[in-house]
Amino acid sequence: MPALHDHTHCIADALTRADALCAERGARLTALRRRVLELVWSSHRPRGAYAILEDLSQQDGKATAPLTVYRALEFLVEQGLVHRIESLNAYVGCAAPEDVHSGQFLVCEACGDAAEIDDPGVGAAIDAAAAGRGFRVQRPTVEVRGLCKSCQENPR
Amino acid sequence: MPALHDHTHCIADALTRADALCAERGARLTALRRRVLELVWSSHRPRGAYAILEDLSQQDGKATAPLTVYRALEFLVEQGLVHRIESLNAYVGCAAPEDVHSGQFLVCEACGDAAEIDDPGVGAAIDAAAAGRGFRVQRPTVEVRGLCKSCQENPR
DNA sequence: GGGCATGGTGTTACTTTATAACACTCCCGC
DNA sequence: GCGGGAGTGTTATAAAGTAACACCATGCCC
Repeated sequence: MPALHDHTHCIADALTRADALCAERGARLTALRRRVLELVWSSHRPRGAYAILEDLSQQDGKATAPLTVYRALEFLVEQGLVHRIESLNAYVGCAAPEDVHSGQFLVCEACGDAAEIDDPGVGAAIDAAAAGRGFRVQRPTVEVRGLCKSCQENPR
Repeated sequence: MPALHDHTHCIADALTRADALCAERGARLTALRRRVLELVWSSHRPRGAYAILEDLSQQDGKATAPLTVYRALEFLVEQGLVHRIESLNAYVGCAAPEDVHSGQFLVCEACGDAAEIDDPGVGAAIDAAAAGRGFRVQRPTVEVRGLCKSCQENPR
């Protein structure tokens, strides 16, 4: 998301939807998990577990161990509220947690934003390619590095 | 590659092609780099940098530092002789180093094999999805987790 | 052939990312 | 209110990757 949007709205919206989803599923979105989700959403850039850890320590003043963060992230990923970007060892909020989907990402090398897409064509092509080889798909990962529109238009 | 193939042939073939390619390009496939390539090829399973490091130390008797291996791997990846599997932090030999391509992989959760495919449909779908959003693709990553044909047929 | 620039390798130390093992606590249902 | 399971805290450790700098070897120029 190339700047210039009301990001507090993104965060609030993400939290509201997470609350609703977890309530509906009987999953426990505890204070800690909710806070970690909020910190993941603090931008549209994927954030590392240790960056979140630092935020927790500094902003909230509590000294936290890595495991605490990893456990919260694990829960959030399981619930589909957060995706892990494998090629960055980092986490980013999911834009459409209600839908079951495996994330596809366009990661900008310049600004670091990771735009989530859920392109049916890409999914279908992967399914077809796998089926043709007798491979049963469980979890596809698509992470495309490149330059986002706004960084192409405003190079630095 | 579900067992039952002459893997020494795979290795020999990979090395021969690497020699030819590097000679053609004026790239220096030194003894160390060649040896690391051989170790990457020791199976069709992605191997971690530290596994290769251990092989170097134990099989060859030389104590080597991680950096040595990483540097060799970096070279091999640049030359397209080896691909990095992001979701595993591991490396696997490229089946078709002559062609320029970004790897697409079917990674079996059961046996660990990573089958490289270069499916034009998948590539085209990604290009189309990116183009529709004004995103310029530099390096697509596709890593599909699931079950390979042979592991579906012979569950354990 | 001597000098020298470049690229490759060795060595030490260190950072970042992730997990193991185990204790404690809180909350829910009964 | 209490027993059990899920969640969290704590300490330690493993795995993956990088920085800085020295040394060596190869090839090229003169």
